[in-house]
Amino acid sequence: MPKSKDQNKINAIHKATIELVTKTGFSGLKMAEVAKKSGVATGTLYVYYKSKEQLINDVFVVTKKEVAGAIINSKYVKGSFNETFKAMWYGYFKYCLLNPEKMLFVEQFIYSGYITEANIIKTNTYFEPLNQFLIEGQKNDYVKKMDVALIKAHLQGAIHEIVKMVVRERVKLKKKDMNICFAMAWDSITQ
Amino acid sequence: MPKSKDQNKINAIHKATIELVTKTGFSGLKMAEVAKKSGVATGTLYVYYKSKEQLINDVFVVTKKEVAGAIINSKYVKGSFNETFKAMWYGYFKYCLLNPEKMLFVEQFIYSGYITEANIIKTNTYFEPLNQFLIEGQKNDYVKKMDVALIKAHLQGAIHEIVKMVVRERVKLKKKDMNICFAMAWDSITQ
DNA sequence: ATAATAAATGAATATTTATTCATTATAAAA
DNA sequence: TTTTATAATGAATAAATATTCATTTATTAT
Repeated sequence: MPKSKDQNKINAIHKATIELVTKTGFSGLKMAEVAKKSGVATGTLYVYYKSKEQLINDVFVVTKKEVAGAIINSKYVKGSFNETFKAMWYGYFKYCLLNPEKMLFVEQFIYSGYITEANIIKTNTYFEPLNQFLIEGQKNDYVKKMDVALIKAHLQGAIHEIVKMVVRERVKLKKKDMNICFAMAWDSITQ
Repeated sequence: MPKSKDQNKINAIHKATIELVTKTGFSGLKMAEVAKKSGVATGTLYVYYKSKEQLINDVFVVTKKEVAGAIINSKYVKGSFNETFKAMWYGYFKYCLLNPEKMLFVEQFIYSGYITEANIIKTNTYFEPLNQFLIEGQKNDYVKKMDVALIKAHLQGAIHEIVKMVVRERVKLKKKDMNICFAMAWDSITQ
């Protein structure tokens, strides 16, 4: 590993990795392709990372933190339950629309053999504030009374699938469409 | 290919393929592992299939039809809009709970390089009855007015993610939980 | 400007894995 | 039963791909 990491180079490698994994899956990722796409030599990848597995894990940790941030940051919009929820939902939805590869990368990782138990736990930690927010909403009778993990799964699954469809079919979502998507999310969790 | 296909053998191969792809992705699928898991020799796989790619595609076509059937069959429960929708939703949800590997296999396929344009179109055809049902629901002011593709994505994404969570965390869903999950789905699409 | 150090390179090698095919086992026909 | 045809086998081969390392290029210090 170089003493002073060239952040531009690292960013290029991360970007290439994410884009290629999104297309081909983890086992399909070829180091030669990552190298070509990020504009370095294959050998250079091994200057920065011990192995393909190490590369993938590094990219995961960085990306997962960013993705989680897209939701959690919005929590600190103070307002009514509805306003805060709306800020979080839109925060995440728009993030996914802008960064579908990152969304897909993180999603895939959880079902790949690559993820470690430690990383699963760390990952869950990121979402603790969201759990608290939903539990608070249940106490105040806004939110349906059930395991918040199921609520989160419902919300996340719906957003991801919509974004995947939009990206796959190259549809342009209008503001009105997004509002109805939000209404679906809101109506689904409230009682 | 043997003249009289040994259906037991084919089933074993399909089952092994689905389970392994679910764990390792398409590129991660190893013919030697499929062989071992299905109790045949590697060479035998090439008696039945021209290549790994052919094997995967064959498994996809059979599995996708079965998965689509899990939703569509329930449409012919005649009743109110709510009753029919409930039958379809539970039909698909329960199918996914019982066959998470098949659900995951089909889901992954759509984002793998393996799918062909022809298969995408064929796939969409399977769901035409569901489209019609939702459009009818919109005409009668039951269902939110938006592109039904978005509604389907929302419903499917939510179901898949919940099932994935349940399987991942080995939770046992109680009847009450399932009812609330259905309520989330119903509330999300109705206006 | 020169030397010393660090980083990058990519062709060569090692490893992994799909595919083949000569051989063996099984089933069907005579 | 013997012959013929069909199916299955798995070790050997070919192809694909991760990793190494001797060499080159760039950067920093004197």
